[in-house]
Amino acid sequence: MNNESAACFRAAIWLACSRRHRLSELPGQPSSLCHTGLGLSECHGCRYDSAMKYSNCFVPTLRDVPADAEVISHQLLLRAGYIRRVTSGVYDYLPLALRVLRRIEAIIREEMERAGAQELLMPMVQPTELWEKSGRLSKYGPELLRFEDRHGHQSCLGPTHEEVICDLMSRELRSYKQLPINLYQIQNKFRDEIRPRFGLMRGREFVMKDAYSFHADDESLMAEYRNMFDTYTRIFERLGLRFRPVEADTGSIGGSDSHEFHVLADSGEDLIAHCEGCDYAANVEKAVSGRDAPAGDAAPLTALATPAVTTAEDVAAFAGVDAALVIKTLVFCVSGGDADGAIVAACVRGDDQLQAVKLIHALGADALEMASDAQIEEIGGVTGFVGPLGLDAPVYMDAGLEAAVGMLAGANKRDLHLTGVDVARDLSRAQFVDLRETRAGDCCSRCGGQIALSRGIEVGQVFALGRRYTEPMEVQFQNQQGKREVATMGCYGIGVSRLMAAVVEQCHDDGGIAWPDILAPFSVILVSMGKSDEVLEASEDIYRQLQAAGVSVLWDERNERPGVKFKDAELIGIPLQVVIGDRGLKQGVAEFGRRGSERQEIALSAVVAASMAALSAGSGAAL
RNA sequence: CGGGGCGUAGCGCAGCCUGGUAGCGCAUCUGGUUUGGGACCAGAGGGUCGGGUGUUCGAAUCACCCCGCCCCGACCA
Repeated sequence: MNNESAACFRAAIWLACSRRHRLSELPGQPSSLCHTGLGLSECHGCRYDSAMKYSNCFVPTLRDVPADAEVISHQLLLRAGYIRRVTSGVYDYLPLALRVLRRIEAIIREEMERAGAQELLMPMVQPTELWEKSGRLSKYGPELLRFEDRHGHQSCLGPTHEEVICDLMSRELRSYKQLPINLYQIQNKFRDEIRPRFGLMRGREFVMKDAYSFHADDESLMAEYRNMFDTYTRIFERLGLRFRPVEADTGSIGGSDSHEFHVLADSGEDLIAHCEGCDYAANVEKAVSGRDAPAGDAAPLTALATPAVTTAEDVAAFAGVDAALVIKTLVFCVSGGDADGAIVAACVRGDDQLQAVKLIHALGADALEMASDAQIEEIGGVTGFVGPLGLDAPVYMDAGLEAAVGMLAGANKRDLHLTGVDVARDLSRAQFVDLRETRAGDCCSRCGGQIALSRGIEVGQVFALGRRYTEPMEVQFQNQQGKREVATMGCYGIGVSRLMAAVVEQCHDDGGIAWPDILAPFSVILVSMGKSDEVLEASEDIYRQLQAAGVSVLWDERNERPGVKFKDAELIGIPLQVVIGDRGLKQGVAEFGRRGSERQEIALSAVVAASMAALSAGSGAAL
């Protein structure tokens, strides 16, 4: 061992030994040591062995790709023996997966504690009354898995915990002096998804970190919102992910402000619009952007016979005009909110898509359904020839149409359209709101730059809820003037098990999973080549040294052929490989290298130091 | 829930159309040979053919019903 590596080795031993003390001395302080991935699990009281022999390890790897696994993370997590399906959207987390999950959780805990939040644990079973009280029972609907206990008491499995935490706070909160407070938990959630898919990406049961903050005023709430935003940014940075925070719709949770954190991946289910000129980024459900549309020529209203020509594209082609000069009219039946049951029409340009979430917001509704032919007739329309003029229903038009002239629209008569539609002249009673879905190439509403679209996996979301829950749940406190006041609230979620899948989506190659050092279930895989006593003895020696140094190691001592061992090592994704074989042993060397690159021969005595150096360099943490 | 597809051994599949004793590869077990990138030989175990009903002398195969799974749409961490 040269001087440098010897010093490195001593330092590492010291760190390994002192780790626990340092953490207990500084509760809530993030430990840079844990960035190294060295025995991280111990930091948080997990009792996992940091060293395991492969033959004792339950890692059922598969050579074939299971036929029903669509996305790469689902395939690899199954093949590499991390997860197994129990039933639709419900999985076993096998030992390797649990180790990874615990590492993700450890980072989240550190950053949450550093941000001043406190961990608690709420029940998975919740009384349905709480959901009646918050007014969310009907809104959440069938996602909420409900059941009855033996006494006939209505219960449900918690899909989220706003109700429970508000119930708790409403009992315990008395004074403004107790505020602000941020409480979080890491716990299994259950949402009876209509369509679970993609393995861990959209399960019905999943692990989530959810945090809830309570405040005396909105200023304090927004400060915490910012704090959580920054905390999430740090968490996803530490996890080594390419991600992007984006402005988001608040969905069924409600509230004012919201950002989602998306891991960028082609397999993502969400579309994100982001500006190439500034830092504007938003989910397309919410993104606002402009476009250059061809200008129509002002003209009087004229009927145009369009026999059996119905879609906007076909009508445009038939009339020989740009699709942007056609007004596309869609008719919906509204459910939820004040307009519940109403039939409404929504218009966008023929070459734009309607973004339904935007319309839902404009209506204050819960959901929309395409109107039936009969419903269209009820409001004086004809399916295929619906237009905004003369329709007996509220008409919502995309704001981009407000000044449009010379447009082509359905005439509400069979086989007939109208040309020369002047929106300002003919549709004065329409409501103008942003309804169109942002497209790539649009111009940014902030800086005028170009908008691009990317796919993302939503792994976190922060909400400034305001009093949406605290009001109905009666979370009140006495303010400085001695008056009762309703607290204001934020909530902040991270999909922990989804994150594991998202990491795999981003970190893999043909050989399998390529975990970032800090998340790998083991840092080093020690491969014994051949079964001579010398190889096994030398391997065991290295195994013990790594163990003593606090480097988590998986020792593949199986009597398998080399190909099998390397394939498994790459598949399960252990970042560092140490190979001990008869060949090198004669020279006193082992092979050492990072998964996916060439291994180098190094002295047996240098293996531990090299491992530790590689791990600290790989994580970017100071040692 | 609507539309499409699929259920045959742990995994991947063939057989079904045209009914006649259930097959292949991988995995597993035993013995042997082998050992630097998913070995070889010999042998073995393992399947209510998703379930039910019907048609038939006879059903994995044909018909009907049910269940489950996967993909496309509305939900979301």
